[in-house]
Amino acid sequence: MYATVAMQNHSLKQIRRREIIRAGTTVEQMVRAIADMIVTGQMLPGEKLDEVSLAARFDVSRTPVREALRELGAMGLVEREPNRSAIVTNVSETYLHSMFEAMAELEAICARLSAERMTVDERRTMELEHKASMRLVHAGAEEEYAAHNTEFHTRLYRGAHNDHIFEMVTQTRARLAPFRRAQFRLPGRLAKSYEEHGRIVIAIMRADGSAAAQAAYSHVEIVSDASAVFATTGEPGARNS
Amino acid sequence: MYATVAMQNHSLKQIRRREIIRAGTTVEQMVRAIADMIVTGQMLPGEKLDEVSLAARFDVSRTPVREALRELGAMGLVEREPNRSAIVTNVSETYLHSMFEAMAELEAICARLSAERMTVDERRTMELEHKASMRLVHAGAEEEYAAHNTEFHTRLYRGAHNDHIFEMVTQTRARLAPFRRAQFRLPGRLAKSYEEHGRIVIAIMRADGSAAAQAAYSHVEIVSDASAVFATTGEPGARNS
DNA sequence: CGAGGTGAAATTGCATGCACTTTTCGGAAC
DNA sequence: GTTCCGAAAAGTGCATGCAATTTCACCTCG
Repeated sequence: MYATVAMQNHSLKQIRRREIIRAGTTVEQMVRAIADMIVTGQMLPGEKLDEVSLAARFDVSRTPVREALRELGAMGLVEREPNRSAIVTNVSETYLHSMFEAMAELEAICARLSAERMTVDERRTMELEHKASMRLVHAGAEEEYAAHNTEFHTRLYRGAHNDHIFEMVTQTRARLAPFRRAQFRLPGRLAKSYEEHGRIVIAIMRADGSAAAQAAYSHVEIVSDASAVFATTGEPGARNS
Repeated sequence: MYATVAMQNHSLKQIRRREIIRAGTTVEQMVRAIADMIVTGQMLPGEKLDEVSLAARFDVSRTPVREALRELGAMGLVEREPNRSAIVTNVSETYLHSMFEAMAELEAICARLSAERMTVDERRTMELEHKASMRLVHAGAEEEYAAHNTEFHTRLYRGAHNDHIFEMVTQTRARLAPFRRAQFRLPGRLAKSYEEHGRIVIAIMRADGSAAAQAAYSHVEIVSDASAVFATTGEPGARNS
């Protein structure tokens, strides 16, 4: 009877998938994997994400792939239109600008709240980590400094002690990531970043909210300028024009 | 042959669905419908959204329902855990507080940017609409004033001329909606709201960014206080504790 | 040689079905 | 009466398959 055959086949596939994709809940895992590819630049804005290829790649059926793509769409990392392949989000220059501006405002808020609310421990850790990063600047270790930079900003966001703001700023940062890739390749950017971080740290240590906010705002503004040049790849203005 | 029967059945269902659910792309439509039910309070925080019932209700299969729920999850309107029914998001009191604080900060930003950037038309419209709403206050028209209130705030968000901030503030507002339901039922709240709006409008007309920001911030703060009492229904602290 | 049109291949949208997990409920033990 | 247990019921997770749309190559016509 055909039902039996279908069942056996089904079970085999099930087992095979379980062996290969380990640990975690399939769709969640795919979301993270794809998001990571986008954020780290392994996939560029405008690139197609067709369901069949992804399904093959992760050795699952199209159903979970579709759910993952929908979630990524809601996160703003991919664009979806009916009966079209999903593509890595490619924002217009004006929308990109609005994201950078939003980022600056959000970082300013985080810096101000951090200056007001960070615990003694948080302040101390931030200062220590910052000072430790000077070594990376002198060594010109771009990769390592980029990692330190991410951590520094995450500390800043956490220090605000506001979970919703943390979510917003994290999500915005993720959406911005594809457009500020080679940030620290620009000559002298490392030292400048370090110096700007320093201003934020000092203001936070002094619990000077408005100084911290101002320092954070201009820090992002400068990154924005440095990154603007990396936009306008692929067809421009495709979304959120 | 069984294949034929299956095909006919399939086609019938297809046609029936098309007749009943009109206009739009199924999943998108469900997302909007369900989001609306949550935001308008037809579904309360903690309420279960099981896939089978929803599928029956919309006369579709579970597949699009699942996609809709995933999207709503990403939007923060529903909570999903593996092998559990989705439920309308029920945030902890501290997370609710963080959303209100974030809302205040975002509105403050929008007010400041609006004061700086609104076109002459936008300013004029805002002022006119505001003055027109006085009638609703005197009449005690809660429903109508609530609608006016929504529009007033939307104008404020648009006036900032920043699409990404607009998205963030809109989304936050939607997530907050279930928790500030009966806002204008509180005695005297209508008149107070009108007065606070007035302060914002005046600051914007004067292009006084910091005054507008301050007025907007305290406006939200007061709403927050008025709404706090409506939280803590259902089991508290279920999420984002 | 380019513009437009046509059919096949590729791809998405959704329905259906099986496996597995959670929930519920009846009954036995205490 | 309450607690604990087990089986049935309900519900979710994912695979598979058909219909419909889009894409693309190829051909015809100007």
